[in-house]
Amino acid sequence: MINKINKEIKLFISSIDGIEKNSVSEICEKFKTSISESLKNGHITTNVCMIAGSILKSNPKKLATDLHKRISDLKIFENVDIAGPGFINITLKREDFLSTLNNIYEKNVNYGSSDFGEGKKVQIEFVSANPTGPLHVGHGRGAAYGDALSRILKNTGYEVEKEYYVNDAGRQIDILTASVIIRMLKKELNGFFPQNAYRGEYIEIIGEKFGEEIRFNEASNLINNLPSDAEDEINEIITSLKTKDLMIWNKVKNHSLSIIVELIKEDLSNFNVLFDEWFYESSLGSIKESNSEISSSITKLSKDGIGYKKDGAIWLNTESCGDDKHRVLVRKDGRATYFASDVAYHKNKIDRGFDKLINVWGADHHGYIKRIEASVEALGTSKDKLIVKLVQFANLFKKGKKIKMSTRSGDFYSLKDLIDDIGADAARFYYLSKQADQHLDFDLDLAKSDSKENIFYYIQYAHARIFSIEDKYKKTTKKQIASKTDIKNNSYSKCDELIHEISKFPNLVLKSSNSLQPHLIVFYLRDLSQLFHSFYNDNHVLSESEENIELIMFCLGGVKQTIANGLGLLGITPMKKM
RNA sequence: GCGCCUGUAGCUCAGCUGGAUAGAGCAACUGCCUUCUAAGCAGUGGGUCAGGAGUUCGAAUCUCUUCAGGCGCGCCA
Repeated sequence: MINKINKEIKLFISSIDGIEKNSVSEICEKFKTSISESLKNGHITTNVCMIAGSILKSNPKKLATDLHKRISDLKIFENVDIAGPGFINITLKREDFLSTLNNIYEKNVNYGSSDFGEGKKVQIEFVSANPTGPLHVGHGRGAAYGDALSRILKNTGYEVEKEYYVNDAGRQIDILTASVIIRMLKKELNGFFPQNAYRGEYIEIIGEKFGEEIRFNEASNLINNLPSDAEDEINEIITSLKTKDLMIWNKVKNHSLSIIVELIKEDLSNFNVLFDEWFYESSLGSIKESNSEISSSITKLSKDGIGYKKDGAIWLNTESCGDDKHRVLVRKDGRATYFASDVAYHKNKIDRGFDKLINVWGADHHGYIKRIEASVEALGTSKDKLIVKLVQFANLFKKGKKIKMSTRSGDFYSLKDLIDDIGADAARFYYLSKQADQHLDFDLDLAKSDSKENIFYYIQYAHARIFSIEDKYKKTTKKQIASKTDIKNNSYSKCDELIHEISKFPNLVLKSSNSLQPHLIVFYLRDLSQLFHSFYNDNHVLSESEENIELIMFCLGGVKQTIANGLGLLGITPMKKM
């Protein structure tokens, strides 16, 4: 219907006296015809006259009068109005308005989906937490966001691949390995533990597998004359452990890594997040092998003159994207930086042929965006292909007190704790209830409370209530809910607002997809639920006339479907009973 | 110092590709359960959209600027 109206509007614009071609296309690009915010403004509304008025420097109201006549003359609408500064508000014929419901029933679980993305390939890389311990609640937010985003993008016609980048090659893994070994040597070392090592309970569990294998002659030498600086201390321990027995080192390292990756996979799976790909940093190879991916990406950049040698190190000129200084790829001692791996990793992603790459990063990495964009450009791809979405930290509050977390100290509230505490669905919901790039205060007591302030249950309650009415309806009338009913001329209007609201859903999903903002769906569902609860209180459905009940059940079925589909996009299962 | 983000009701936040009277919830006060789930509904009060300037028929939304808060600025990862 909106397409039909837009066609007429475009004809109208082109027919304006003396209009230039440029203006026509400018107006057509800018104006919006959409489902009205509220029924007060009809079913469909357009701002085209105001846009045209501003571009043509003419009076919007005058344009509105002409357009109004033209649309009225089509005689396919119940009513056409001019309102405010020049809006055209259109009221559909009853039959057309109610046909929205049929549309929902036909599309069912697919109501809200579209093929807008035209099958373009999108890769979303998210979580990618260092494999040095279980996920904490900060990672949970990225997980919920990335996963919801991928569901929304899939739903709007993109082909989506979810990937986790495992940093298994860096210093963090060395610290992890050292932590495990030192923990196993607890007795020999009289309980000594380096300041910067990981302390969590899981460290001990990982090490237990080795038992007697981890024994060194004169182990106590390890801790003699250690530097007092925490960083230097752990470095020295790593070096001497590797020197003492590289085989044990590698064995412990590989084992620890695989245990922790499994741990992370389990946490994510309990959170309903499944990745398509697990990409290991180590697969990019070493800088020492000339044909490894990491080496060849540096070679490519050097050939292009963007990478260059200076002071014994290899640098990348990243100023093309407004980075404030050049960045080192290879240190003067020959070791690659983390940035070099990342450049090689992004080259690998680009070579895999995605149309769009989305990186979901913690907000503390925002200083890193420009240099990675610059590297993508340097590799010969437009930086517009890469979108970095930042996810801010989430602060957790319990009984009004902030919960602290730190992987290193081992004393933290993990994602698993959160899921055990309030459930995966409620946790996902609250993570998604605010724009990802803004600070989130997550109140655990609220998430468990049974008040209206707890929006998660408020929405679920609406779904459950409809489920329960349907149940009762089927039992008392022995009828099934009509799969399609003849409601063309039913004049019962108390569900109109509900029908109007659910008709907004497909466009909302699209908006959420285009702006990469799952939280829009959360707020939409809250509004829809509020309309439903209000209707529910004012109207006793099952004591209506038979004809009206049929329409109401049909409409509520649509509401239920819309809530279920919306929750589905967030990765949340709707409740049938509460 | 430079860069990014934020500032909307007492509190927590929506609204930001400019559009109709700036919206919710909580808190305060009033009502509604012999009827489909009261984890609900209806109502009242509460606003310099941080301040200032600009662009526009129209600004919470765009631009500039001031103030306040958060974060990031390694040959760390």
